[in-house]
Amino acid sequence: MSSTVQDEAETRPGRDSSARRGEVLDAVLDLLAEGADGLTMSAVARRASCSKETLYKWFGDRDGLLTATVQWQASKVRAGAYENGRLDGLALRAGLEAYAVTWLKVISSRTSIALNRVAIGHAASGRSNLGRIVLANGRFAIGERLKPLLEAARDAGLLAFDDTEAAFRTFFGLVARDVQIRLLLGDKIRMSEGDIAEDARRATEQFLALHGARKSPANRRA
Amino acid sequence: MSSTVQDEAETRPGRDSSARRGEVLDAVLDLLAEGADGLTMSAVARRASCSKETLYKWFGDRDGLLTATVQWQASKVRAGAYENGRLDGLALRAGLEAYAVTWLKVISSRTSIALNRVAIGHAASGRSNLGRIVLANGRFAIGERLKPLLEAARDAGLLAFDDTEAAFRTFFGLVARDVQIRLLLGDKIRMSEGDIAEDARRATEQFLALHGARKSPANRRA
DNA sequence: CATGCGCCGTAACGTACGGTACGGTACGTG
DNA sequence: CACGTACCGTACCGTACGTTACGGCGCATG
Repeated sequence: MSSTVQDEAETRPGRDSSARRGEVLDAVLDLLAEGADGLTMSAVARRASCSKETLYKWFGDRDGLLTATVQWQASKVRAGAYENGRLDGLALRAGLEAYAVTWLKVISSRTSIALNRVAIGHAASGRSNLGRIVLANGRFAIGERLKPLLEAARDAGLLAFDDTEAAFRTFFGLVARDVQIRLLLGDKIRMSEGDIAEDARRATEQFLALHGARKSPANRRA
Repeated sequence: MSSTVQDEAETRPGRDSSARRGEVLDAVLDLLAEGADGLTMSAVARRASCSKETLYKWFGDRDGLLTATVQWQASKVRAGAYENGRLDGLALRAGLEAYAVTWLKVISSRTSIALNRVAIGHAASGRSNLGRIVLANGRFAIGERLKPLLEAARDAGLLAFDDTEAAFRTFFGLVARDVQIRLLLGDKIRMSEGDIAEDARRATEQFLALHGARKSPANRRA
């Protein structure tokens, strides 16, 4: 809904409005991390040292601002896709653990928690598709990035499963468990670097126990 | 915060105010299931055919009403704890599947989704402990109800694990996977009776593959 | 029958916030 | 230098909603 205005700003290459735009969206992320109740248009304008008029000119309305913020944050997170080289058991394990670590770091970050909370609030109100955008850039994005690794491992005879999507969902469940819902509901849970590494290791090991093709013929369907 | 008023109402046994209270809270649940944006104090009063004055007298404020609603809903859900008889592999499998089915039904119900959404919204605002109450009656309640079964199965030599809590969290992850977060974010996902039964069966099988003591010595730590 | 209490329905109040309008300023362009 | 453009800061408007106040009714009690 704010795309027109954005494009118009982008097509004016002489100015650094693109960078300014990022500053504004960073201000939104800051405010969000400090508690979603503080996220008013006036607060954003104050924090970003811009006028409300500019906010509405650039983003259309509040939902447009939030949508742009979600996409802005997603554009920062995109990291490491699987690049296929030779794949052995160790590389597979390392790849899975790396994905698990990345995902756990994301869902336990203040920013992600705050963003998911507002998106959930919007999903409750039916209006706008913020929830869909968050899903597309979170859960589904990581799924699409992990699947190539899973399928390459299956081709290499390291994993056994029928349905890639189902296999990914199993891995997802083993990694995230109850962490995300507890964090969203305000449970104080630490998630230090060490906890994340340990969780990633455990989840990977469990996933390999279920779907690893190594000497274990007990991997039934997905 | 509204408990004083509630107790006062309860101590007046001559009236059916207790039943009336339930009607009011059911009205809140109805409204909630129709979309969280419709949940205003006026709407509740209209739906429940009571005055706003009564709402505030009984529940103190909006948060008190929401808190009472969460507890009211929780009091309806409490179902089937494990009752120990002789436990063999079949009974264990049946018990785990039953828990999985119950939990999947809960998290995919419109009521639970709506309640979790408002609780998450409150957790974002820092105020009140709605999130804690939802967690206590949801995630933690089912954990405490499942643990006796897990430990009885371990005592019977059917399961192997070190940490009961960790074992439960693994089961939780295998059952819920990405379902709850997707539903909260507004993803249209069906979850028919058949899907739920199939998910429960799969999760149970995977859990037994990881922690079953039957002829599988590959169950490392929790 | 008179009294009082609890509750319904509704009007009213205060505030918070999304959205708009406007004056003032800096800057790039003719 | 005159002009237009983009933007900041702020005042303003309308509305939604939580909360309170009030008039009227039904009912239970003495």
